[in-house]
Amino acid sequence: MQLADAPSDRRPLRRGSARAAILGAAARLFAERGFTHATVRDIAAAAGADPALVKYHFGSKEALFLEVVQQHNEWRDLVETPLEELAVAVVTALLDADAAGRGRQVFAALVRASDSPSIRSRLAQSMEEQFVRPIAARLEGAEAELRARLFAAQVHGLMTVLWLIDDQALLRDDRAAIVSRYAAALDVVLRADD
Amino acid sequence: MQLADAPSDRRPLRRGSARAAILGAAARLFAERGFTHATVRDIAAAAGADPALVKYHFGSKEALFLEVVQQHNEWRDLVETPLEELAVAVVTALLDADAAGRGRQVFAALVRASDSPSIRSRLAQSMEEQFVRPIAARLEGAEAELRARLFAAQVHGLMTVLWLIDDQALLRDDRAAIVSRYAAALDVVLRADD
DNA sequence: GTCTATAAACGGATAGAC
DNA sequence: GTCTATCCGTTTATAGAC
Repeated sequence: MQLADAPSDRRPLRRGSARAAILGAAARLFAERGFTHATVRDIAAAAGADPALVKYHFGSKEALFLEVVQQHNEWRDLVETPLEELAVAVVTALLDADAAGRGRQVFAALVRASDSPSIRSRLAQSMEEQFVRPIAARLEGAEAELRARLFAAQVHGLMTVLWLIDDQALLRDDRAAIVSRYAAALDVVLRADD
Repeated sequence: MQLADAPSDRRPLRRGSARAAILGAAARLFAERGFTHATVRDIAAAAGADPALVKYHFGSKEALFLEVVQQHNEWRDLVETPLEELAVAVVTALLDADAAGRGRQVFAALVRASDSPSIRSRLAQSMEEQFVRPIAARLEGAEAELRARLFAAQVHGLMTVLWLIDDQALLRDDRAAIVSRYAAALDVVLRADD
């Protein structure tokens, strides 16, 4: 039933290289299949290592997943865009990443695994670090942090529709229209209303 | 480790009542623990029935879950609110439901189980039926459907932050401020720009 | 048609040998 | 640092009783 990396050709790996191999295989399989359906056995097999090594190096499947997620913070630069262009830049990036898509799949896996308290906590932390804090720090006017949180909520909404639900109907629409309309909505919470 | 409904006191249930009992227990346990961690054994035990009956009556755990989800369409009335008040009504309802919370937990379970194509498909359908179609039908101006989709995306964003991530920081903020600011953003996509 | 009992297959975690 | 052997819990399928 599983074609990838036949378990027969398992070269034993140089000593000490198992950790990196497992981490790489985990990044690929978690992205492709999600947390639940990427089994420890499959990850180990794809890495040419033994399942028990996952526990040895990372402690648990969940800890391994958190390690993978931590290496996918791809929004840190983008939110440094000047506030006037931020909304358009973010929506454009969301639509572009939709085609490329590695961090996209990791995001989907992260949300879907947020049953676990530790994973949900990392999801919250990820939103906080990548959007809320950097944006709130630059906002002027009243309730800067609240507005940054609502901005992050709107971004998460578009991510959910594009990457989790995989809304084909929306993807068929005019990209420019999506960008201009959604960016306009984002700008409403960014703008101070003095 | 599990306290609920000790398996010892399993009165055999009247004939024909197992289906309803299982459905009720499933609604509760799926809401409380999510799709993955609500096991068929626990659901059956809570219903006073046998695990095999789940397969007999519903075909699979997944089909049972879809059945439960289908009975939670609680937004159909709300979206009939006049367009001028719609945004405020929806955000208010989101914040209120946060306290109450049964459909809230079902939503979280639905999103987290959207790995499965059939469950993801129901999530998309749910969004389509409860938001996109009824709203698009009433919108005036250009790109009515696209605007309805972007409205739904923003609503999903707030749902995600409130119900999935369980953002305590946002809940500590002033409710009125959240309502007015997020509703303003929602109104931007509802309004036609002629 | 409705339900019970049981077995098969798989996934994660762990102990301990090498 | 790596691997073997094994445990326990979950889902799914099946044979057959009522």
